[in-house]
Amino acid sequence: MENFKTYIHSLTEFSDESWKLLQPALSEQVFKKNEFLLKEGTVCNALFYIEKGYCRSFYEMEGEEKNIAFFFENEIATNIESFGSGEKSAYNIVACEPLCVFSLDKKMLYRASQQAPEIETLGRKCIRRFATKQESFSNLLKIYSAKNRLHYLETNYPEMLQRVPLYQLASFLGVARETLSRIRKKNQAV
Amino acid sequence: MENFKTYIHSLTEFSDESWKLLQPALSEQVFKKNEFLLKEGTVCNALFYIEKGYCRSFYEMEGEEKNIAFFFENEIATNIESFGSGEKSAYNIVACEPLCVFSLDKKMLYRASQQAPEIETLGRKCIRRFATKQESFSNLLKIYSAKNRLHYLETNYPEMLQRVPLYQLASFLGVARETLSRIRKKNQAV
DNA sequence: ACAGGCGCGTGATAATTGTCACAAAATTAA
DNA sequence: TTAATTTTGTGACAATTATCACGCGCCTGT
Repeated sequence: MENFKTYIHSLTEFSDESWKLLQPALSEQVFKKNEFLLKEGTVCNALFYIEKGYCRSFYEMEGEEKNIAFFFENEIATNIESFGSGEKSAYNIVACEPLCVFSLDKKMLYRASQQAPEIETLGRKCIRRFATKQESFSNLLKIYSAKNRLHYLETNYPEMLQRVPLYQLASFLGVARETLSRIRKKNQAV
Repeated sequence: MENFKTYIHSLTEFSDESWKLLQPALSEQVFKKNEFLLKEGTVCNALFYIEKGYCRSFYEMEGEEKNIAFFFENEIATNIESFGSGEKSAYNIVACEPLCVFSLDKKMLYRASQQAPEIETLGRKCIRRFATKQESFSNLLKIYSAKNRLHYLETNYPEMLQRVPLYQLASFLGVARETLSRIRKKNQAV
């Protein structure tokens, strides 16, 4: 819980009063490896602050899983589109390790927002930070070659390379598993 | 101005009172073709609601322009990262046609937000919509092949294909200009 | 201990894409 | 209208990547 408090304070001013008002929206949840936080076709009603472990979001297309994001400790995982619009999610979010999160329920969060402007601000900043991360990954794919994408991750998100299996990283980077394996080999040589 | 009002109402409840309070943050701006809304290395201090025309954001890398997004009428253009954090933008935004926007100044917007919760909510929803669009485009690159990316744009964003020159679309889709030209040719045959 | 599955590496070959060069078409400016 | 510039198309070839097939090492559960 302390981590989460620190996370909030890193985003915005937050009084003890606001913290109290936020409590009804907040609940601790535990997921086993491969358990779903969000299933395709259901509505995303929560922001998941990740306390321990990590998870990934992925589409299922023609029997294949296409990974679109990985979320680690001290990050928010959610489907921003579904959460915002109330429409069904087009993809899944699943725990990759035993996962401990603090879940912020949408309805309760909105209620709390109306009681304290700081909570509304918190919500906005959570979303902004989420969006910023999305954007930078989006650009990664546009401006770099497969080789350079891996290099970018190595320097900016080394944790990701250590924790995410290669075959899952591959679809995230938009290349075949074998290709990524070969790129990695070449890079080691240098 | 009416379009902008409609846009706001499509996002959130918004009283005449809030609209009045928003005015100081709001200014109409006109850009010529190829004029910059945001230059690499400067801070993004505004949200640009596009009234007429369109613009694009792009990185400049090794003398080449890498397009990362296109923004059309009734959309918000901005650098969400720079706007949020106050840090320098890593990329440019430039008008692709004569452009008319309503600019929302950051400082004034924050001031207005403190006076009316509806404005804070508006800001949050603007950012959310922006993030949603970013995310869907980000996923586009991960889950589709170059061929299918074009097809996706054809069905979901036909306007983009009509208005954006092919050589600019190419870097946005992450392929060479010549490749896109050939893909397009093949698709016509079918 | 051992069977089965998972994650990774690698060879061979096909398919796709990038690069360079040049020309045609379309648009804009003079 | 003409000239200049921009945008697009295309051929040839190189480079990169995907796909298929297979084997190896390492967990994990029984």
